[in-house]
Amino acid sequence: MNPAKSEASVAPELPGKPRVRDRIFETACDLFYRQGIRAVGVDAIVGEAGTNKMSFYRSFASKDELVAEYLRSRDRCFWQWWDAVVAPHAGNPRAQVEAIFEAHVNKTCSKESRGCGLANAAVEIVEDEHPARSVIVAHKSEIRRRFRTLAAAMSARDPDQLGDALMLLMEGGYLARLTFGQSCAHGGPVTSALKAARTLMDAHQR
Amino acid sequence: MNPAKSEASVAPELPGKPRVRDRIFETACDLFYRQGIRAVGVDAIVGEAGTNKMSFYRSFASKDELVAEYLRSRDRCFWQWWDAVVAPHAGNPRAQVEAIFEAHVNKTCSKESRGCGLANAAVEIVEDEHPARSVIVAHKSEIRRRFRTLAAAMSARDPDQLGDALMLLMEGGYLARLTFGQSCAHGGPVTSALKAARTLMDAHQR
DNA sequence: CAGTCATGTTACCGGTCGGTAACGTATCGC
DNA sequence: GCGATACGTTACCGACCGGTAACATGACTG
Repeated sequence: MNPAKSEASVAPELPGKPRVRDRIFETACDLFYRQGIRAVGVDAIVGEAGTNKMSFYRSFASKDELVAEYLRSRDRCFWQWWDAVVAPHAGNPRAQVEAIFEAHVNKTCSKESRGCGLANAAVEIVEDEHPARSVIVAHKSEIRRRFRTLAAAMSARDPDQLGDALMLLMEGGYLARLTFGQSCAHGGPVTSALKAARTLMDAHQR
Repeated sequence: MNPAKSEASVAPELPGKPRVRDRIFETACDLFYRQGIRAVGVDAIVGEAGTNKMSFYRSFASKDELVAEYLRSRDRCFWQWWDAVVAPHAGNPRAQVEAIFEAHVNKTCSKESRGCGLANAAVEIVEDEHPARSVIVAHKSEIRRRFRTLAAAMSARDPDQLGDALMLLMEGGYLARLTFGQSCAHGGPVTSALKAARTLMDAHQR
């Protein structure tokens, strides 16, 4: 089960995983995010990755499982991004929230953005038993928890209420990006998120 | 199975359209909203509607065109709902927004809700030339316009900013409903939308 | 009665869906 | 050289995708 023990022989690449699986996975992540999960078939993935279906099913149990892994990957990247944005303002929760929203607006209005991959998956996937569902609710629950924690740390009058409101603003931006396209950049509705967050925090701190 | 035998002789319905087209259309709307657009095939629609594919393509040019019509229908229903909610508070824009958000929270947290069908379509449909896209952006643009108009009518300090913020709150609720399921009802994030809207309006009216 | 119109029936098209079986081969450490 | 591991190739499965052709039926209408 563990092929990587003494790989120091040649080691032209990363230790751990060979090549094909990663190529498939990264291609799949890219396609899933840009075109949607249902819209991208296994054939399209392996075609783009320059391999074949057998190699796919040697690396992944099923497409559904790959989708779940895709979302786990986006979840990790998201929190990496969050922590990096928040770090410079340690100890200042209000500044942290402002930094998050500023970065969120920039990211969401960028040309390549297709909103939140996790949220999009929540729209596309209806089945309760789909392995991706738990990933989605865990991700969004953690976002909620962090916003509430931040709100509490800034001594908001009603931290849970403020935290939820901030979350709604953020999620709303994702949808607005998809409905309005990139026109959300120049004075589009997404750009209002930061100011709205400030206004809400002001009101809860007064 | 077919009770419409006697009433057909009296013609109690519209003289224009017979029956099959409407049956197909209503079935399609129901399935599209509950399961998603890509997840529902033409076969599933005609099967559920108790008819066949030929009758489908005699009534609709293509599935894409049906999807566009489905969204136009939801658009009409939405504004019907909006106008009904707003009507009792004519001349009082602030009360109108509050009524909208109260009704929105109730509707979105209900058991059958799957968020906003238009927004979900924006997630599922990537192609720019899809006949549904224009319906989606028209719908969301009008929501934005109305919120901004309402904000201006209540003499908000920055009406465009407030209007956009209200829109983001609303859209965020749709996504939260999908990610958290019906648990958004009891103290879930969606329920915070009304209070957040009030807080924002307070701040802009002070 | 004849004609028309809406609807149903059956079969079909090429293509794609997720997924699998069987087999071939290149590279590797031992 | 040996076996193991990783990857590629070809072919296939049943099901479904959106969409069409040809034809039959039944009812309402002139």
